[in-house]
Amino acid sequence: MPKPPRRPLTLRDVSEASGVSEMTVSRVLRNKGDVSEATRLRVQEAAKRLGYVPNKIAGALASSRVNLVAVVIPSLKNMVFPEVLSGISETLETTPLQPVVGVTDYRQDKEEKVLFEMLSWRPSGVIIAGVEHSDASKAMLARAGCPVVEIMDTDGEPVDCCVGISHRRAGRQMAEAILQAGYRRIGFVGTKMPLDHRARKRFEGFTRQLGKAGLEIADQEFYSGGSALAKGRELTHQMLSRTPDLDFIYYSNDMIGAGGLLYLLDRGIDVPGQIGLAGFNGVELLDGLPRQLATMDACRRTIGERAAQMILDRQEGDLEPELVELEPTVTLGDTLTRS
Amino acid sequence: MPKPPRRPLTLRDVSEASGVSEMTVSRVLRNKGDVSEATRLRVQEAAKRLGYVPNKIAGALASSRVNLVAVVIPSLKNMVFPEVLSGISETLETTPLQPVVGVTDYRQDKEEKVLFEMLSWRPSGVIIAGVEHSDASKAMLARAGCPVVEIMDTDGEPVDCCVGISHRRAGRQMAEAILQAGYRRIGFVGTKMPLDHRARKRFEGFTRQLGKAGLEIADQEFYSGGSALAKGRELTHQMLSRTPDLDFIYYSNDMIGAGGLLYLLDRGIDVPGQIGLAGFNGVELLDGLPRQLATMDACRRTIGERAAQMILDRQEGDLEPELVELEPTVTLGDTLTRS
DNA sequence: ATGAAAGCGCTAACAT
DNA sequence: ATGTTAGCGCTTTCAT
Repeated sequence: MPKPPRRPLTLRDVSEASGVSEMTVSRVLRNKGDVSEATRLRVQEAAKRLGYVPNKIAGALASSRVNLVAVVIPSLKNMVFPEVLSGISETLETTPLQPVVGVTDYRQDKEEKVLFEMLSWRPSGVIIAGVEHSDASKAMLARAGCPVVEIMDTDGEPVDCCVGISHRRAGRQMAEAILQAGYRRIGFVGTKMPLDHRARKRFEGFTRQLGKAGLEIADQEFYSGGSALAKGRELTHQMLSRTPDLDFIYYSNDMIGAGGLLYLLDRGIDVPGQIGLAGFNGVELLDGLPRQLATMDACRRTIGERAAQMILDRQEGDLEPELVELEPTVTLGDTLTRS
Repeated sequence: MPKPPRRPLTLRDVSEASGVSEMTVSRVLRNKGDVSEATRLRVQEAAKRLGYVPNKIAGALASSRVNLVAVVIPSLKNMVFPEVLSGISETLETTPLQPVVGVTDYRQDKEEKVLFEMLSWRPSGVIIAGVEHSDASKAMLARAGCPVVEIMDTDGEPVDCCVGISHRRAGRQMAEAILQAGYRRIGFVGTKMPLDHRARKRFEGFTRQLGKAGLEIADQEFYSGGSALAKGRELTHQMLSRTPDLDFIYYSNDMIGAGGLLYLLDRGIDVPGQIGLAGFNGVELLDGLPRQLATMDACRRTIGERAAQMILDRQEGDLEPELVELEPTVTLGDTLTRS
């Protein structure tokens, strides 16, 4: 076995090894332009034998085409985002485009940094979670020179394209469903607001809708950090100790909702008879709980797919900005029906 | 507001706007070399005003330095990998290096493609899950021309560096703990093998250790796809219908284990008195279940941190390959003690 | 402290 | 069908 050279191989090496000009080698390796079957084979053989890996840096610079799509999301630990990512990856799978992920930890300063970093690779498109960004970020997006799709949330003013759901409306809808089922003493358990605009909007929509029915949130509690399941237990316990006559708790996500559910069942409390519950997200992960938690699907997969498609559609022509508001489906499950 | 030009800005634009040579502008923007305070300010002002974003493609080509670390993992949906990623990101946070993630879906053909794709960006390092790879992938890794760290698993022959745990030993250890607690009729519920080498190795270590005690797996079941929680319920039900005298079930991960636990509790079965349970991974997510599931921490975060550090250490000198086997900690929890 | 020239490895555009 | 030439936007190196 020949000792591999320390220097990475270049087109030139393949060219010399195959006795074919660099240009033709390049054509073969990209399946571009007419190349005779004979030379094609010789080149492919040489490239394979040497273990040549093309240098995309050089290719991208020369062609000013970078087949990367920057995907900027707040977190990977949240379940929600990996699912969006799946939708994106799958849609891009059969295309030359490739997603590259950057994580912001729900922090605008980090979003700025990540965005700057990614834009400096001159991607073919940007998919970014949320419609709230710092002025600097908005300016960068506006000048990105490539299609931009803001995802997850439609309550705001996108720079270019947008696909998501209205979280305000989602909050309202859930409030309606709860009221219609006859619950009246309603508590809310959520994540600390400043971090998560979408959770905040759901809360706002929720309280506003209750307000229209002349009701107020009977109790509320906000958490941050820790295992969501454990937090759900803990906060549910706290809330019921403080406000024992609650007949419903709305959680800002399914995981804490599940924690609450497990707590109530442990205590032998009748769900949904004595207390009803609902979460948000419709995470498949939780199928298999003792009761199916009422929730609302955030259309994560679809959002990913649509966003990727918007980027693809805009690779050639200069299409108009596209704004898509998806319809989240409500699942009443076993925790929001007093039948 | 001036209409932004379609063409992305170049150093030259900043140079002209500031009346400073391209070279000096470059120096300012990279904090490299001596520049007088006066020019530095003028340049920074101009760059900011224009909204200049440097072109890393060109920079990387010119300097043949690409500050990317390729991270190749099987999946993002598995919890486990996002945690490894956190460890990596955090360690690289304060350095010029940046992780870029590629996902293989546990498929070797896809791993090859992803690896080729990533290597064609000439990254400063590669972190890749597992030690089992196709010959082609191994060849690519060997010739990558940058440090390579194989992670998660130490049972095999790494190309360069390696940090992880021995899943065979993990399986053995869990078997020992179970035997020591006095369980004898032991069932196994796992993921379908060919996909996941680490799960397979745990299973092998587990059965081998039982064998040493003269025992065989009393029943076993493998699943693929679907909600792990629901599968855990379902398979536990099936297994106990078929083999009612089981006194222990070992699950290949915590999520199906949790499903099993919820099922048994629903049925009013005494855990761990009548049946003991254990999973694998030590996912924090599950703190808050009615019982704490016995499990083993796979050191995910540490693995990420160490791997990133190995890459960092190898940026300058040519260090020796480093092989690190971590010690997973066993948590007996509430489901593996017949006190 | 600043500038000028050369070239990173590839591809677009034009020969032939 | 194949080869030649001139850059892509930056950094390296060497001058000044």
